[in-house]
Amino acid sequence: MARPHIERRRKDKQKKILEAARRVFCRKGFLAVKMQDIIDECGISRGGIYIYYASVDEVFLDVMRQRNAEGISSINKSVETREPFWHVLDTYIAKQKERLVRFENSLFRAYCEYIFSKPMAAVHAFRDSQLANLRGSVEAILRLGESQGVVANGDITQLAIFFIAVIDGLSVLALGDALTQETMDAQFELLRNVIAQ
Amino acid sequence: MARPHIERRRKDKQKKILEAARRVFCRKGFLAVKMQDIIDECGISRGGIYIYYASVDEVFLDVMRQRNAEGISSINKSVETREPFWHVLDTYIAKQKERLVRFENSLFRAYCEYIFSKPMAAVHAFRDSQLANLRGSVEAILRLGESQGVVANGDITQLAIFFIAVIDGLSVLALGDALTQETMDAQFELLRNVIAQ
DNA sequence: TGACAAAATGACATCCGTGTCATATCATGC
DNA sequence: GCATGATATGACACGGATGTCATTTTGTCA
Repeated sequence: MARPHIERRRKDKQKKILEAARRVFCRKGFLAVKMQDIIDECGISRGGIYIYYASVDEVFLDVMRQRNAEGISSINKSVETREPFWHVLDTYIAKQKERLVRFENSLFRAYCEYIFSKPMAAVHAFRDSQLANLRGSVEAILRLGESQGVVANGDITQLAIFFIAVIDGLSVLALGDALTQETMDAQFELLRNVIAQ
Repeated sequence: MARPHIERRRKDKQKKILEAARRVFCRKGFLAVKMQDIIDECGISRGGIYIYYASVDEVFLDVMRQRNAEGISSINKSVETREPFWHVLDTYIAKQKERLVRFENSLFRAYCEYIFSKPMAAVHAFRDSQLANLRGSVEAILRLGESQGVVANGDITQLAIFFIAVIDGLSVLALGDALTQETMDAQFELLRNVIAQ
């Protein structure tokens, strides 16, 4: 027996919970978030949330799934319009810089906490799919540059991984305040050189 | 009243605890380690350990302090003997590669879990001192290369930070098995190029 | 050997977050 | 408006880790 309105009601409520949870994860990272925090944020009852999610982990994974979908599509859009490579790249880099600055207040922090707090085997699939998506996007940008003749022909996949590694590494460094604005600029300049060479 | 033998006895016991704890942190990372694990490993009693350390955090910081001292001195040694730059660098890189491979079984994993599990402000000083030490060593290696004319003159400090960022980034990536041996080799080759350019 | 302080023990009270469940409320179809 | 199933509620029992403390053991000096 199909009951479409019931299905819908459920989805709507789930979305509400997800939005609230996302705010919480942005604010507190992953580890510090207890079920109660999410409950408080979305104004459901303790027992009620378990109808939708069995654990904080489940909520988190759903949040990440959603975010991932969003992020990828935004990158792909500018690649499709075939804007000048350096413009696309610099936009992307600017976005990354901004993320590094407000590190505390973003999902990336939660992501790091998550992957470092679980046994490797457990985060394996999750981690891989996140990375595959991200790498795809970065590769797309680089291939755009290649086609415009401003990125050296070479192993674009390796270059994409290198790119991601540098940004992840800087993210880790950004945890201290080791990274001043000037340092960050210098670092991205070095990264730019690797690509342009 | 000076009681040197008591002081000594205390230090000895502390060292025993530290060694046991280090094994535990290597095996289980940071987050999964409970006081009881350390207690079990070093065969002291629940109440007894609190005479020496007030919390897991305190034990961990002491372990890291010790490890840091060791690591630095080993790097500095090969710099002091002024071996050929590429030899020193490749030795260092080989060591890093090895660490990435046995990621699960090393203090680095614990370190990441630690800095990602505490509020930024709390790990700030710790993080900075670790980084300053590491950067000092890497800079020393790079200056060796500079003096031997195989590293481009330029901002060695920035280059050192970049170097560290790449390795940290690869460490993060290594959490999945995104990094095959070939990938890792290619990545370090790219890094080598940045330095040699 | 006895006396005294330092060190060690492990049972215990406590805290904190979790997931459940009996009960109540709500929405829909009849 | 009533019956029925889906949702919601919050008190509660449970588990796991923590740090304490009364008591015991150990080691040192006179």
